[in-house]
Amino acid sequence: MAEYSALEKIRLQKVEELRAEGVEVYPPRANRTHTSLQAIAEFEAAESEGREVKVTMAGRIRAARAMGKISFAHIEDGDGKVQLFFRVNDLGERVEFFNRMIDLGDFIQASGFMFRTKTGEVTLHVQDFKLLAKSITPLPADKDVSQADGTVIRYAALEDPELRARQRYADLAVNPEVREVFRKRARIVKSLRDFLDDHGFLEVETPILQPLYGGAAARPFTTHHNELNQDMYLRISFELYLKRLLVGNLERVYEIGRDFRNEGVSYKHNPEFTQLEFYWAYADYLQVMELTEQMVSHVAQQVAGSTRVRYGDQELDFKPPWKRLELRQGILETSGIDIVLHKTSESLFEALRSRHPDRTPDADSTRGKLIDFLLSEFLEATLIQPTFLFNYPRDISPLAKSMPGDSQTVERFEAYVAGFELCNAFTELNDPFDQEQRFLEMGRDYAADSAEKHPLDEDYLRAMRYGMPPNGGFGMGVDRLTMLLTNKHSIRDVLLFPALRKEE
RNA sequence: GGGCGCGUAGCUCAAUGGCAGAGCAGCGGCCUUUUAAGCCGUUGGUUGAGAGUUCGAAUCUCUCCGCGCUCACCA
Repeated sequence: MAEYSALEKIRLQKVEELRAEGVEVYPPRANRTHTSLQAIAEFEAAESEGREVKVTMAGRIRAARAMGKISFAHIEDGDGKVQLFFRVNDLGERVEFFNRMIDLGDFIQASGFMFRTKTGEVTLHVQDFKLLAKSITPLPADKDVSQADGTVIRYAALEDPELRARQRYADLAVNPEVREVFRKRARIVKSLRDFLDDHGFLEVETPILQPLYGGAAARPFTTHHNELNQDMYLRISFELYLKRLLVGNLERVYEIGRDFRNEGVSYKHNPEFTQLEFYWAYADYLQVMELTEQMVSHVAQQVAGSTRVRYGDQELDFKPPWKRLELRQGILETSGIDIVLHKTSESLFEALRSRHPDRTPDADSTRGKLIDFLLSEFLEATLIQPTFLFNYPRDISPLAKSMPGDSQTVERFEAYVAGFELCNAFTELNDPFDQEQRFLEMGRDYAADSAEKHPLDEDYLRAMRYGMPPNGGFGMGVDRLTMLLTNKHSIRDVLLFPALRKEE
């Protein structure tokens, strides 16, 4: 049972008094006629004609100023804030009732006519009001005041990141800009859907709960189905199911949904995150590259109104074409090491150790892992403007197709923006013999570490043996795209309820 | 998981070994166009939890809990 604070006890007392007076504390219905925005707009249109605008509005009390025989308050609704004006002349003892019984955070409904105060603020002259819902726990912010010119001055705000994330409802209630982030996030997702729908892609849903996991390099969450008496996994990617659909002659498919990875948490990682993947039959990674820059710039244009967006102290420009940089070239420029001169892991490791003795990876890394190390250690942070890195080592890309004439390199790209990976795509491997070989190599390379050991998906190979068209595939972290377009530097700021330790 | 840092009133923060404070919110007054309204008065604390050092601990030490940053992990 909740223990009430002193402030809450005062409000509980008010609830009792209200009930004793016959006031419904949580009535079932409101009957609002106007939002704050509608009321203000209608008044401004009618003002010159001297026409009266009568409205009923509803919202949450965000400020109150009692001045004896009159009172002012601001209520906030989904559209914004509006000032209320109460006067004893009109309301008699109801003004005293308002001052005594209505607290910050309460929801009320107020009816009356719109007017403009001496200081110019469009205000509701209240002729009647009623409580819609009592707030017991005070909202964790004190002052947040709209000026007549529309600017908002904040004198204190809910800032504690833990509280904000744990009690997102309170964060949303007192920090309007947080609501705006999530409105933007919804527009981003809608914009991605619109774009893909317009390009002939079919939105599908594939299993989240899977008997086997695959399609990415990650440890899964494990659960158990009682009736089937078998372990199940939460998916770590959509890839293997979506590509089965290409076997089924669905030529362009995409899914937007949740992935789960049982790994560390950081400013760019949450254990569950929203992924967009699409697969496009008869396309290759270069076509996917073009579609990617079109799609992301389209979303930026739709959501931010421009392909240019502010990110911290940078300005990012998503306008196509994005810079294209071969992975080999990028690594050479930033680390001084040319990976094509080092065909074996031993040779590459030696090159790294002699040139950068202070930044040495594990000695038993594969060549691909060393290249990945070079990328993340030297190159990644330099990639601020949207950049496609392309042509990746085969052994860290087990689902991508090798380049003609270079069996150690695959047709793969990743886009980097603001120093982190935004998306990952390749010409998909559709050769069942090569795929089986890759799975077996993977088993060999990673069997030593049981945590990273991946199961062999026989059904996926069976699907592929029916014949899979050549295709290009794509995956992007929607949370990360949202970070870029909302100028947030932590994934937690774009997740309504980020993963947190259980509260004791 | 490692390293570093933080945790004080509802919120934002002071107090660095010597009486736990301020602003706002709250509560009681005055106040008929305010905009952080103003003025007068006032309540509110297991200083994250526990142990230790000390005459004396918010402050120093240790353990635990939570969060943040960072590193590692992330075919």
